[in-house]
Formats: sequence, C-alpha cells, structure tokens
Amino acid sequence: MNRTDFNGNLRAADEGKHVELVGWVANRRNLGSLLFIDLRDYSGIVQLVSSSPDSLPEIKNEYVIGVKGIVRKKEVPNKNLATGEIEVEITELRVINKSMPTPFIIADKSDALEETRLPYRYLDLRRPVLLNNLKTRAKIVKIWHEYLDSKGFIEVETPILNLSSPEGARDYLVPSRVHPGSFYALPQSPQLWKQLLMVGGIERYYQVAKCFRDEDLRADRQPEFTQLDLEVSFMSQDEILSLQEGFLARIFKEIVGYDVQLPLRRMKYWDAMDIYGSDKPDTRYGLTLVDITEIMKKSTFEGFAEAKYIKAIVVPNMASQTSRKNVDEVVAEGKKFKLKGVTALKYLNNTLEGSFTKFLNEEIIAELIKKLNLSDNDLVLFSSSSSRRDIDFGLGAIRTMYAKKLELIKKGTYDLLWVIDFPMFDLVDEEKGIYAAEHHPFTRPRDEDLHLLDTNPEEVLAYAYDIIINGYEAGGGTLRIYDHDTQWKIFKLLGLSDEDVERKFGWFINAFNYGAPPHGGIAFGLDRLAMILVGSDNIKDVEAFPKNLQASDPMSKAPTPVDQDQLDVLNIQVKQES
RNA sequence: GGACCAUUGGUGUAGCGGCCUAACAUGCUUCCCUGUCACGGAAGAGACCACGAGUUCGAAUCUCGUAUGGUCCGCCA
Repeated sequence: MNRTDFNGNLRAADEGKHVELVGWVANRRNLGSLLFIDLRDYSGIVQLVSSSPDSLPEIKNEYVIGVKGIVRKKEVPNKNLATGEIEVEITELRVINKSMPTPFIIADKSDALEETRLPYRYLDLRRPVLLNNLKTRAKIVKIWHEYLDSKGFIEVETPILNLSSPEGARDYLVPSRVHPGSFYALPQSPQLWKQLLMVGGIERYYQVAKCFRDEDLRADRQPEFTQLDLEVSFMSQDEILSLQEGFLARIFKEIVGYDVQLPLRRMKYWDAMDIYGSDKPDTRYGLTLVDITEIMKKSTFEGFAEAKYIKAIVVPNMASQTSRKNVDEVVAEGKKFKLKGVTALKYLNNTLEGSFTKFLNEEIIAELIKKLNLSDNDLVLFSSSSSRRDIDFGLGAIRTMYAKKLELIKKGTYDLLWVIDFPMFDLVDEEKGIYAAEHHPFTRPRDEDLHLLDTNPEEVLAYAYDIIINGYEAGGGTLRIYDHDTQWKIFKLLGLSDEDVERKFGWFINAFNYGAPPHGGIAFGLDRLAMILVGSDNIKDVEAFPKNLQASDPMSKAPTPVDQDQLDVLNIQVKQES
C-alpha cells in the first residue's frame, strides 16, 4: 500500500482521484449490501463506501486497514466533517492489523473516565480531541522557537543531574553509583544554570526545559512538566515584558485566532490581592472585594474586636435564591482558607436582611448600602480576619466559587495580564523574624526599596512579574540579583547560615564576583498554556503520558520497587515497613 | 499530613431498606436492511452492586474500617 493522501485532507477538488489510504476503522455502518467505513488517521476522518461488502475481509472497529479507491462527491454532504463533501469508493481493501474490542469507545464524545482511559493511554490518544491538544502544544513550542530565534536567542540545554538544593520544592533525587551515598537532583527549573549562562556572556538564552518537582499533584499540576524558559542580559523589566507579549500575541492569534491587545495590562500585586483576593486574578468577571472595615468596626459585634480586615463581596441578583445550605457551602469554602466565618446579608425590597443586622444600626446599614452600591436582590457575603492574606485569599476563593456556580465565564474568551511588584518576602515566622522568598531568592529587590531591606523587609517590592491568563499563573519571572553582596544578604534574611550559603550556593554566587551582567528572565508553563489554549481545565489533557494524582503512571505502573541487585550497586538500603 | 466526593455488566450511568431474580444507554455476538454519517430494526451473551466487618426479619441501598480513584487545603522558593 502506497499512501497517496492523508484522510482528513481530501476535498471536493479531489473528485475522481484514485487514492490509496491507510488508517484505523473508527466506525462502520452496514446497510446490508452497502457498507460505510469511517477511516481515521492523524489528519482526520474520511468516509469509505463499498456496495459489495461481502467481497471484503472481516473489518471491525480499530482494525488498521489500507484501501485503494476513487474519490466520489456525495449527494448529501456531512457538514460535521471536514471531508464531508466526498467519500472514497473502495476498490481494494486489506487488513493490515486486527484489534481486540477496545475497553472504551474511541471518540471525542467518549464518556469513559480518566481512570479507565489512562491505563490505555495509547487508545485514548487516538481520540481526535487529544491528538489536537498535542498538535496545539507542538505549535506553541514551534512558535516559541521561531519567535526567540528571530530575536537572536540561542537554545542551550542545561543539566538534568544537578546539585540538590531543597529550598523551595522537594527534589526528585537520583542516587550516584560512583559516589556511594551521594545524590543528584532533577531540576526544579534551570534557574541557576541560566543565570550562569548570563555570567558566561551568552546574553540571550532559551530552552524548552523539562522540570521536576516532588510535590503533591493537582488538576493543573504534574510532577514533571515543561517550561518555556528564557534569560536575557541588559534588558529592563519593561523590555522583557514587551518581548514576551509579542510571543503571547502570536500564539493566541495563530492558535485560537484571538487578537491580544498590547501592551497587556499590568496590575500591582497588592491591587490584585485587595480587589480580586488573588495573585492570579481572572478579571473576566466582577464580584470584586470591597473593604468595609471602617464601617463594620462601628457595629456592636464583639467578634470584630480583633479583626483588622473586614471585606465583602456582592453577588448580584442572588439574595432571594440563596438558601441556608448555600450559605453553609460558602462558609465551608471560607474555612479552607482559614476564614472562621462568612456571613450573608440579603438586600431585598430596599432592606438589608439577615440575623447579623442586629449588630448594625440604621446609620451603619445606610453606609453599607452606599459603600457596596447595593441593588435589589443583591447577596452580600462578608468576613473578617486579623490576617490580610487570609481575608483576601478566603474571599477570593468564594469569588471564584460563585463565578463557576453562576457560569460567569464565557468559554472561548481570554484574559491576559501581568501581575507585577510582588513583595520580596513573606513573613513566615513572626516571632523569629524568618522570611520566605515570595518568588525565589534570586529575585532582585526594586532599587527604590533597597534601603528597607535591613529595617522593613516585608515592605520591599521586587522586580517580579507573573503572566496571568484566565486566572491561571501561566508563567512568571524576575530580574535577578547580579551583585554578590546583595545575594548574600538575601540568603541571610531567608534564614540560611553562612555555612549553608557557602555550601549550597557558594559555587553560584561566586560567579557574581567576575563581572555578572544585569539580567532577568521568565518561564512559561507550556502545559498550562496549552491547557488554556485548548480550553481544558485539566493538565492531563495536554500531556501525552501524564501521571495520576498519586504521581504514578497507571499504564506502566511506575514507580515500582527495584531488584536488590540494583540497590546494591547504588549502596542503597530500603527501610522495611514496620 | 488533612477534608470532601465517588466506586453497580467492557464503558457511562440509574436504583439509595422489601417492588432487584439489579434498570437504561452504549459497546460486543448473531440475523435483516443500497445512502448511512450518533444509521435503523430483531434476537442474545455479559454484574458474586470495590473489599471486609456490622446494624436489620431483610442491605446495591444504613454504619464502621480498608482499598482504589477524583477534587481541594497544606505543599508547589
């Protein structure tokens, strides 16, 4: 069989053409002495027809077959198929390989659960939707290459076997045979290498970088994933952002036909938190957070004594249809984010209703109505906390919950923005004064905030930026510290001892003593970009062979115990479970 | 480490104390059908209702435990 065409490419213009096709039997419709076969290959599906099915060998679904035939125009086209105007009249058909009945139906509309599909991922991949997802993913990577090549960037591969530095995510470790008892770590990101490339004068580096993090999984998080990684010297933050906007505009235009308005909006971290209760806000819908601390402090409610922050969100037109059970759901969502309680008030017939109103006098109620700009049938949800972070994240989660519940987000719409001006640090232990890096410890503090490093580290903002798309953190980056002493100081603030810094990062920051250029970069999560562009909310839909939530591969069953021989060579002893 | 939800023929679901000798759809097998494209029609096979204890006269159904899976919190510098 000499394939002449791909099935999905045949059109009316091919009428009369003698073709040889191969592919999988997607479906058969047998009308007695007339047989239709949907033949699928990676380009699509074309209908085959035979008026003498008895002369053909036995054909079942998912058989691999080859056919010779003639393209014929159909009298009644099938509008659901790209090849719907034509069909191929079979003159010869050969079974190339048989198939057992598949454990689930191979079609986009397959209703099989992920649990059923993953052990047969190779069958799942035959579903056109999954194939298209992988095509989209490949297209993003192709544009990434083209775009950065056109800007003079060069691709450099960085090591997979690295020094372990368990700050941040947990490392995947790889035992060394040559050095018994010693371990490499798989890269969580190429961070240090790309910075050293800058010191090495490469100036413009990029990579499609596989990264590994041994942390628990989520619908949008896999233990191994791919970053579109980039680092550049002598560019300002604005230059880096606008460089990347060019890339984003291209992938959105070429893949989903969406014109991204440039430059993208830039939202300050604290504004995002205050208004949307998130550092990765989806701004396609409202339900914004409103600060009502001043007003509520005047209430007689004793529970507000320790509350530093009291904020509310208004859900329009939901008051009358909100039940006690609905409110309980909201309270439960708030609890996940450490909110002790969330209270509901209903604005009905120009009256604010709810048991909480007993703590409010008329003046306060009037102020609330004005501040929240209430309309009839509005539902008000509010909470209080002594922590700015808790109140924002808590109400932010409730905001997201209502957006999903009320289906406020239109499919196929996009929302891109930068969140900038992140704080350098997050105070994790107030008593001991221990800070954690909000982005990572190589992030450069803003010049105008440097003087606060010694006195008020929590107020220091950084040259850090995240690209937020539809409420997902699709990428992020920073300008980096390129000065030895500043980097040392940051490590100390993060609670590392001199010895720690020297041992873990000495080899790295020593490079800054030899003329390190100002530099910065960014990394996009390829998986998340692909996920957003194909309109999925599950990262498994855009990876060929994903792991399940237990971080195992349901098909190969990895990870598994290994033979004692293998362990002996590595000088490893596995602890017996007690 | 924690919370919640789910587990019923190959697949996806319904049934939620007795009408269950478990229903529906689809897939599979056999037969009929020359214009289907989610083809249609007829017949048939296929399930110890995840596992283990318990409650009850009686359990797919209620309770507890275990396992598996999913979603989330923690975690992801």
